[in-house]
Amino acid sequence: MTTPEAARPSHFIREMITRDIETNKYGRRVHTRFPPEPNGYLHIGHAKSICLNFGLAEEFGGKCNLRFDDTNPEKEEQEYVDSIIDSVRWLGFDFGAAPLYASDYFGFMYQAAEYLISAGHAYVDSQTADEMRENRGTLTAPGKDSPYRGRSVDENLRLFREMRDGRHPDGAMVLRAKIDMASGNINMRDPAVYRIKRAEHHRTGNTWCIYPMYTYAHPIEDAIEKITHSVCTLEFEDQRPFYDWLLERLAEGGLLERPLPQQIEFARLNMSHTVLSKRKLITLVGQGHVRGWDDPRMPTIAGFRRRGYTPAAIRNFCERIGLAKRDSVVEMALLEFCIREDLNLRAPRKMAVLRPLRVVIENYPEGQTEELNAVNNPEDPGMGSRKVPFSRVIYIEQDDFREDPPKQFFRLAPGREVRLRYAYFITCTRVVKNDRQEVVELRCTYDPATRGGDSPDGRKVKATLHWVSADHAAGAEVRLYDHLFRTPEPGAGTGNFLEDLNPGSLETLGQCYVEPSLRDGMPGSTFQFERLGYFCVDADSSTGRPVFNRTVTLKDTWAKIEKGKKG
RNA sequence: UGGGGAGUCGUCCAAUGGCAGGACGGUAGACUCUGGAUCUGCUUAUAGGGGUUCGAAUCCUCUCUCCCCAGCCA
Repeated sequence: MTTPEAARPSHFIREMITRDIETNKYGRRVHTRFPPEPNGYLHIGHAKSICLNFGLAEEFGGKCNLRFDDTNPEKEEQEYVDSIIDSVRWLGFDFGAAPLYASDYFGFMYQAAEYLISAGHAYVDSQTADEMRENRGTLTAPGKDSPYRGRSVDENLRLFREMRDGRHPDGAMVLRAKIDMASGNINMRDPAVYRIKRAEHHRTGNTWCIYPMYTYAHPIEDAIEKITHSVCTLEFEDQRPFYDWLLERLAEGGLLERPLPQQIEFARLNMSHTVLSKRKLITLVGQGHVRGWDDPRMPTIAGFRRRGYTPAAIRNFCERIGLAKRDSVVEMALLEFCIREDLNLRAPRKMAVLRPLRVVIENYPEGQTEELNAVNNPEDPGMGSRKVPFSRVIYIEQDDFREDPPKQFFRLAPGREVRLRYAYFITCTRVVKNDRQEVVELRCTYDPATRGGDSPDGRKVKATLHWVSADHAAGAEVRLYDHLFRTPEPGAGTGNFLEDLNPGSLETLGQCYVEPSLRDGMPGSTFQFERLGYFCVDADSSTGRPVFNRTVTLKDTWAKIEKGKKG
């Protein structure tokens, strides 16, 4: 399951928390939070943050809040709230009975704003958005004070209340913190903290027509919840001076108690062969490049879940990638390693033939059927065994036969003997072709003495093939997935990530055969199809017609050899 | 040419003045009724220059490169 405590490498946030505990900075408390905006589905990058925040709390005996940062009603929806809750729970984290919402603090935030005005720390600016932008200056040039910067406390208070009361149209004015228009840090050039926005909020409805900005709301949310370590990503680093400035002002005014929360930044997750920006993900869904947010090719939690990934694998991945402040791109191969590692231990083995080749065993009695014993999981004897039916006509994988085998190919070929897993040794005696010279059937003989898969005379075969009995197998659809993008960094070459979409990211096989026990698989259940990979039952399955998603292939040495030859 | 960050194997993360280590990947082999799993070997890195020091990835200094910030988004 999870990495044992002792094996866990430390990182700068763990060290910081340890130090804060030693110095008694927060009365030895550790309280974190995961604060998504409900305007999209969670992805693997969020999983890193979730595992970090909830993991830290768990580790230090503290708490972690799930808090929706719902301060912009134009973009936020209940659908996203639901999916986020679902994803966090699925990953296995507990945030108590109900999540928290920034919108629950709107009243306090408003009062705090009035206080700021009274203390001369905020003013109402009537400039247009364009004027504000112009007067903000540039990265190298300082900004200019707004002509409204000198308004009296009384006028500011009156105007701010009018904003709240809906007396002014959207965009007519904003409340700004009064700090320093010449600061080298643009975030300190009198940032806007409240704007007028007549939009229905998913929770507060039409109670408010002014909404706080993230910059202003977030530190207050943290302080109200008595968060000790407010962990966020690197792009908020420039925001920290304002975070501290605001909380200090409110603490001075007696609106907040010390000790105040502190913001800590880490590098967000980037992964090869996919994209993790909300904008790009929305484009993929919106333009129909995938079937939806939970398409198994999507890097969303919902996508990985449908693909057959387990919470344990994702959590383990989040632990293994480590934590630092430098930009990085983690290889998809590590995630694939994590899911194989987990599933190898727990997925029951089954036999399934994806691209069937008919094999007739000529010396096997017509009409005879026998039940052969098959191990459910060689990694876990406790999972027992099962019976699989065998008969005269079976299917094997097309890839497992070569009429003219290359040197390192040691599967079935004319005249060659191989083992059928858990069954018999068979020898190929004849190849049947159609008009187009394609192999359509194999004629073989079997050795009755090898029942179960071993030869009493000790003779060896170089290959073991999986198979299903033609008369007993169930038909199935199997969806094979590959990387959504064919390049490690989509868009790196052309600037347009869509050009790097992998046209072969989904291959649907409709004529597959699976062993009979798989006929009515429960959606979500996961299996290893021997020699092929891990597969899970998709929700699209119908009675008697299962649909499987390939979660990940098994490591495939032969494929590597073949590819190496061609390349 | 403002402000804030960051540079260590192909990738990700360690080493906090004392043998540059682990994981993934790659590669070679052992083993195997999954060309899976498991086991073993190998491979490759401190951005660059100067300095301090018995000793520098680590401290100082200069340089270079990369990332973020000019929303009434978060």
